[in-house]
Amino acid sequence: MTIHIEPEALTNRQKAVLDATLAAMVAEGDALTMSSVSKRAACSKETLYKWFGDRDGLLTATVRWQASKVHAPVIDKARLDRPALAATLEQFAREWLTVISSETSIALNRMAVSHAASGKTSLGTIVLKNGRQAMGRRLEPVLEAADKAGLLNIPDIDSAFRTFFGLVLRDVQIRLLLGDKIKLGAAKITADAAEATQQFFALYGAGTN
Amino acid sequence: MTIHIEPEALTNRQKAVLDATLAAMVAEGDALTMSSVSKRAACSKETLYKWFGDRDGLLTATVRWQASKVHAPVIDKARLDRPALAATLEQFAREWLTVISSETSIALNRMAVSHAASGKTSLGTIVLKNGRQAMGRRLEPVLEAADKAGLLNIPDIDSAFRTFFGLVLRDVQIRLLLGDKIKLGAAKITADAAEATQQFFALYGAGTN
DNA sequence: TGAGAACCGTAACGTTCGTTACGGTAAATT
DNA sequence: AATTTACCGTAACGAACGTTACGGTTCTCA
Repeated sequence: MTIHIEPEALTNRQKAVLDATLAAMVAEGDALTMSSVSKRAACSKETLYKWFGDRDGLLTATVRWQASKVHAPVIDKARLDRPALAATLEQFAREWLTVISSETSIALNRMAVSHAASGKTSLGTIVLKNGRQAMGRRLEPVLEAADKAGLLNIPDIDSAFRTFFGLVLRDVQIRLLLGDKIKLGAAKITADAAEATQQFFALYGAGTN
Repeated sequence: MTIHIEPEALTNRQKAVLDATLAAMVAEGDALTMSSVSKRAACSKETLYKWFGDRDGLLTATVRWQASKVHAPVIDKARLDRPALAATLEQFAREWLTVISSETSIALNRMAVSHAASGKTSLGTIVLKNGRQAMGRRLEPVLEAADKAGLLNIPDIDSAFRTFFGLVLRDVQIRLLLGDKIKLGAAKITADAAEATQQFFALYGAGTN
């Protein structure tokens, strides 16, 4: 029986246990065991089962917990001119690349992919909802506003977002998931984010197509 | 002890066993067992171990076997004008989307990602080499020729290829790996490939930037 | 035709790991 | 202060599965 606990209802001790589980995911991948988690979290296995039901419940709670920690940066809608829009998109791209290339994100996505391979899609759905979809929900209003303001020319908001997705991430995520060693320093991320933004403007900037 | 057999040196019976393993991967994901494979292939477990060494050897041989089955379409370098280039890129994009959205590719990539999560990167390296990198080796000469012919304006071949990668695949692969149910019919693939090609020309077409 | 190799189906072995149970300790509650 | 509750550390149980072993059958080849 899997127990669902809303991330807001977690006690501090429970959050600490989930953080330890997260660390175990990063360190051991999907080979993590209930024993290794309990040792790392300095708690008993009995407690893990009482709190989270079973192994799947623990993994699900951990993914949800991590998702709840990622805050959506506030979008500045006040002034909407071309430089402000470019800065917003660039910041988006930077944050996104930073998150995607973090060890935590890699471990989490790998876990979710493995999970999906076994027929269960709950972890994959959660990761998708808090990754790709959350980004869409945040970015699409910006694109829509920019379209209405005449800064961009976007026939299909969703399609434009997916293109932005592709321009920013390119082959980075799949290569990282497959174990390719990529060195993504701050400088490289900044440069890639800038290039993706520039390319996006070239495709959707008002008056360019 | 893992045994390496070059795909060309496989007997027909061995190929049949690997095809059965492939089917097991698609059907059962990474939860496939040696027993389920032997049952599906109608062979004994003893044979599996004699031929492939251990579980990892079987999985590796299967991935290599699948990789050897994907033939690289011949690129028509004879006439190189704008319509021919566009057709080539579009065909590339179509084939790529078709492969990536196939159940076999999804199962294989999931397997490789899971494998990479356990610290081993052999499967991930093979998949990367025969997926993303093989595409690059095929496409980059085309881009270079087009650049030299004045059809495209490409400062960095590798970067341009990665952009094409992003424009074509966008969020498709990660969504499929995470279990999102996407319906990618032939019509949708054709349309997406055409749009990606058009966008690529908009970014790198000679005289557009 | 007969001996040996290759292979199938099944049983058996040992390990790992999810899950449960138990004794002991500290904290909370009455 | 006494009793209950929560939790830790560890041990134990049972199932799944990788791996090995074995008897029987088919195929190869001399």
